[in-house]
Amino acid sequence: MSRSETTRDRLLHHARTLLWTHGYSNVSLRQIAAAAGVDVALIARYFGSKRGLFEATLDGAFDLPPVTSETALVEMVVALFTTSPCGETAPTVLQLLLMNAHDEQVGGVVRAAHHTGMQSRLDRLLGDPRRAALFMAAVLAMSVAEKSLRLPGIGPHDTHDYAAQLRHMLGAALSFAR
Amino acid sequence: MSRSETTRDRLLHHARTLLWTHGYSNVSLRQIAAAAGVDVALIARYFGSKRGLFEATLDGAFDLPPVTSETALVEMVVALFTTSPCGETAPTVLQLLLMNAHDEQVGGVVRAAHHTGMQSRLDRLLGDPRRAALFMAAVLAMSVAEKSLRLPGIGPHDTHDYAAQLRHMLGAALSFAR
DNA sequence: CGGTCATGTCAACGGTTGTTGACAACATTC
DNA sequence: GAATGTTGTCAACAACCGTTGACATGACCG
Repeated sequence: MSRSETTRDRLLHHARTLLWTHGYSNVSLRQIAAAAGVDVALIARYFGSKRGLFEATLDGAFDLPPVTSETALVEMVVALFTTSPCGETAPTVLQLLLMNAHDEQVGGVVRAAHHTGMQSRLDRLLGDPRRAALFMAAVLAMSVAEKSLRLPGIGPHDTHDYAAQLRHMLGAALSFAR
Repeated sequence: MSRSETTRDRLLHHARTLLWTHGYSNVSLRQIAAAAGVDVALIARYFGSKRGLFEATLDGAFDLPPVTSETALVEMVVALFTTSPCGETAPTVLQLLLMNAHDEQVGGVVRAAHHTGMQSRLDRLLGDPRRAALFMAAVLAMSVAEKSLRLPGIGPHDTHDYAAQLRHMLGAALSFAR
């Protein structure tokens, strides 16, 4: 690994953390550079522009772990919710979607990446695009209720009950037009 | 009505339209003032600050039409989705929530207004805060899937199927822990 | 007519943003 | 050891932001 690639990766890591959790428009390049401990101008050198940096964070983000059955799919999503993948405050793909899918500057590329990387596979796995859309809607619903709206009745406060709520909503989505 | 109140209302109208649809941080006071056809400084005079203007748009926004039965509640929400209240491109309360609930500057007041104005009534009507939270999550799910993620399988393209999807998800949320 | 208050405009402020080009420090290669 | 290319810093840019105070315009009232 060349000398520059380590700082490039560090830059990419902090960009993911900040841009995914707070949203594209709410994070400045100077914040990212400061988090990575380098100068702002390095971002322009490595990624061309802010948009280029953001698009670099999308690379392979929506790759779905291979599952074949619907029950395995539900359990995978439940695990994705109730356990943080990197163990700490690292944002998940759902955060990325919630914070950036409706952005006017980068919403298009986010939706495109999600569609080709994740939604199309859901379509194939679940058979019906409407069922796949409803399933994705249910997944996002729990995420937006917890992370964005912060409803008191939802969240990992009671992990057992939380998983039950998740399975309930996901199963409901899958039971549509089966 | 005094002379100033008409322009104050016009300012408030355009502020609602822009801030609710694009999000607090993505709209400048100059855009709002330009849409209303007045100078930027007038906003400071009438509303004090940008935050004051935004809070003024929240006044009574989450007032829930009075319903007593759960089936009536579902039908009201379905109507809220499938027919636009003002007939045109006017944003709904759901747009307001989706675009601003996670904002770092005004997310707090948005969530507070939603809680006191809408969620507490849902809690009372549905009996269980968890059921109410799940119901609200289902409502937001359909909205985020359509407006934010723009999933091909969800949306008012096929109005009949759309209402069926809505009733399915809302009913599923209500069937939790009954 | 003259004074007073509401209504609105104009210009400027300090701050932040993304982006750019010139320059320094370092490693590599001849 | 000198030349070359990489890696990184610094300063500045034009544009935009929310906010402020001074000033023009008009209505209203004595």
